[in-house]
Amino acid sequence: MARNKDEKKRAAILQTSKTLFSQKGFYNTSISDIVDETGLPVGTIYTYFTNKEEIVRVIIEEGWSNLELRLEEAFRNAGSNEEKLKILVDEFLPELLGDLDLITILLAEAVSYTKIEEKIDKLAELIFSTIKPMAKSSQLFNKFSKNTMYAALMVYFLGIMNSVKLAESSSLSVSANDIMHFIRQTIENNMHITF
Amino acid sequence: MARNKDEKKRAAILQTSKTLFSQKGFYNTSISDIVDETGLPVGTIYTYFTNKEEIVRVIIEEGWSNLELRLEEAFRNAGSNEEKLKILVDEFLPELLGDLDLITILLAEAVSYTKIEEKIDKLAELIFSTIKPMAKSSQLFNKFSKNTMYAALMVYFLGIMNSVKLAESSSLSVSANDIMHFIRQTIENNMHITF
Amino acid sequence: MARNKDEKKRAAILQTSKTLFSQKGFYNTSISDIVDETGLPVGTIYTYFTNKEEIVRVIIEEGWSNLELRLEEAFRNAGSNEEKLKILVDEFLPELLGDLDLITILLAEAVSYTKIEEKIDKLAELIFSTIKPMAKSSQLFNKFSKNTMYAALMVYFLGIMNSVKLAESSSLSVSANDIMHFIRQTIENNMHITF
Amino acid sequence: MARNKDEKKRAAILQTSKTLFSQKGFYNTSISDIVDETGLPVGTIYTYFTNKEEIVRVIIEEGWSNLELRLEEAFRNAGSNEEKLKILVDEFLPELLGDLDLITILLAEAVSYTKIEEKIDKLAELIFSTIKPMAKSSQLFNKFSKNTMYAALMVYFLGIMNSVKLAESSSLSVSANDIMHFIRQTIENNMHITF
DNA sequence: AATGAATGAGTCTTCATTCAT
DNA sequence: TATGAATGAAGACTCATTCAT
Repeated sequence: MARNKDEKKRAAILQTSKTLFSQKGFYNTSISDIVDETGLPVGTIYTYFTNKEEIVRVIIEEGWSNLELRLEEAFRNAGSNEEKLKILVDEFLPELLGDLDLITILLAEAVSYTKIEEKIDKLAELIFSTIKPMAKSSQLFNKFSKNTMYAALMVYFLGIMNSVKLAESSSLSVSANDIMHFIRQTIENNMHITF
Repeated sequence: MARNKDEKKRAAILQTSKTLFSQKGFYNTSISDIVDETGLPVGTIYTYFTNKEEIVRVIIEEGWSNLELRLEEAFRNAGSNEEKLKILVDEFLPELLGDLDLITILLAEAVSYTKIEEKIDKLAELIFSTIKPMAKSSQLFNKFSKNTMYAALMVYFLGIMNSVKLAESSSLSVSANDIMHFIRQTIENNMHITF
Repeated sequence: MARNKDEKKRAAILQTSKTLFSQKGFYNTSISDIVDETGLPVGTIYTYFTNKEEIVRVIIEEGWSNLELRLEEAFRNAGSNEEKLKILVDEFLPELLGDLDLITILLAEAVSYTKIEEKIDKLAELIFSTIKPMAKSSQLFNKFSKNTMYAALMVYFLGIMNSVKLAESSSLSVSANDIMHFIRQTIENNMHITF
Repeated sequence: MARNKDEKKRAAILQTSKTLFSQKGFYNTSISDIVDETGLPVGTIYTYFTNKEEIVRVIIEEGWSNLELRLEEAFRNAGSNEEKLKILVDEFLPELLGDLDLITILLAEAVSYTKIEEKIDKLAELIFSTIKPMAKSSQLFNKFSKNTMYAALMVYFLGIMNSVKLAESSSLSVSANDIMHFIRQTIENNMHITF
């Protein structure tokens, strides 16, 4: 009961902060803004989080591990690697790209407040182990060393996030759909998979 | 009569700020920091720049237009489109990637303080017009619509910048070399160009 | 739970600021001065007032409305218009003139920070409605149009305040007493009232 | 020749400053504003005036002594005291009230930067010596002591200036004409003079 | 002599965090 | 336990005046 109420407050702080951090940036969002938006007293913010940094950290960590969990769950249920790749593109990516606030915060603050390299390494490893067996049939990827593969994954992953964010926040002539389309075609062409 | 504005001071402010903004971020760099690092008095900072924002803006604008000028110059001297593409990869990219401070600031602040979409659109247009004629011989690119091409360019461009930055600032197992290698191979495979 | 805003602190800030603004002027009084004089920390000033301007504004508004309230209260208890006029001269004016700091701030800052014309209009209306019935017996006032009456009230009101202020702050050979004497005699002569 | 040019610059500085001080106030007008408005270099301002304060001081002193000179000149040419009084009301006052910028600066800054009491004392003396002989025929004034007379002059003088200024700068329902009308009627009634 | 860049003490204000109640 | 007033170091920026050129 009390627990339930607590969870709601914690969630409210996180949700509000996430929106604000994404919209105004971490430094332009004051604890006071969070207080105003949530309607909670300042003191309460500090009973749930030790400081402002911890709020971003938790937003990033929970947001990321949530994505990761879903991906792992989906992968577990997938039969073939082809299926995994499809899930990656058709479920994981759309879900990630649907959470623009998370992407914005990830790109802007993850380096400062979390060990982003560990997250990316882990994700890259997961994808790599999925793609590798399929790469033999790829004109492109079977030439790639592991390091090059990792580089490729990073470029695609960070490039997609950054592009989608920019596409949404500015008047660029490119949309998230165009980006997804490009990714699907790239995979189709290189991995002989049809979406 | 009376002193003239000192180009050296202006340059020192820009150079110092660029390093500091890149290392500590825009918000964590105070005018005081710039004062300490340059050795100039506060007032002098403000005779060269109207405020802190203008400093970032100039760093980005001048950094970018410098890059752009060199690219245009190189393109002008290039004979074929193949040559242009090589220049893009062998000169423009290394130069961009060599200026990690600029990349960091570009990724972190360009959206807030400059019209980044205009810059990217212009660059994309330039590259697009170079690649398009070559795309016919590409298995991949000749299937792409213009929008997909743009999306691809954005993903690669932002992805490269972000990856190199992350590679340098964290303990990632991927290096700038790996990234460049991936790019060259991707072009080789898709454009039938040999580096 | 948690402390409540302390009325004493608010009053101390107002009182100190009033004295300082009056003595040194609004622009020559720094928040630092107020801090030094009250002994309160800067931050505390800003928990009670949003900025320096608000402090003057409140000094003026509260000072004026205090005066107004007392006048209205006194008028309510007055039987005749003659009595009202006496109260105006014997209670309201001395009270106003006794608060030289308020007068000084009123004259210097009220135009910039408050709607002084509304205050004066309201006061003029109040006095006008008191004087009008008595004006018939006045050689002077019964010739006056309403606009001229208003002009007269303004000239006397502002003239009195300005004169008293100047009399006190400089080595003028005129005192507040002389000014009050002049006012009483003027009313006696024109309204056939004896003080 | 050179002298002529110098005079123009000096006058330009004074004229521009007068307008700015009146519009924005002394503290809200920066030397930089004066530089921008006159188009003169900062250094030049300081070859004509030793500092900002001297500019106000000169504006007030010259403005005032100009008024005084004209009044004395007019008085010298006047035959009777009645004529002098008419000149005071029909020439001096309109001229003073026509220079609202001067009035504004006079009211706001004269106490701080000049010996306003000397100016007023001198003017009062001049008017007093004119009015005194006429006062015998006045119901009102022949009862007044010298001090009361002085008080009256101050109240009227400061009251007129302050009222006109307020009338012009705010949405008060009183105009400069109403004020002049009141003054003329007051004199007519008390001094038996017809305008 | 004319100029305008140089100067830095001083301005107002903010804000994450604490802790008295 | 919940609260929100209290805090003060630190922030960005200003501006009258000087003085090197």
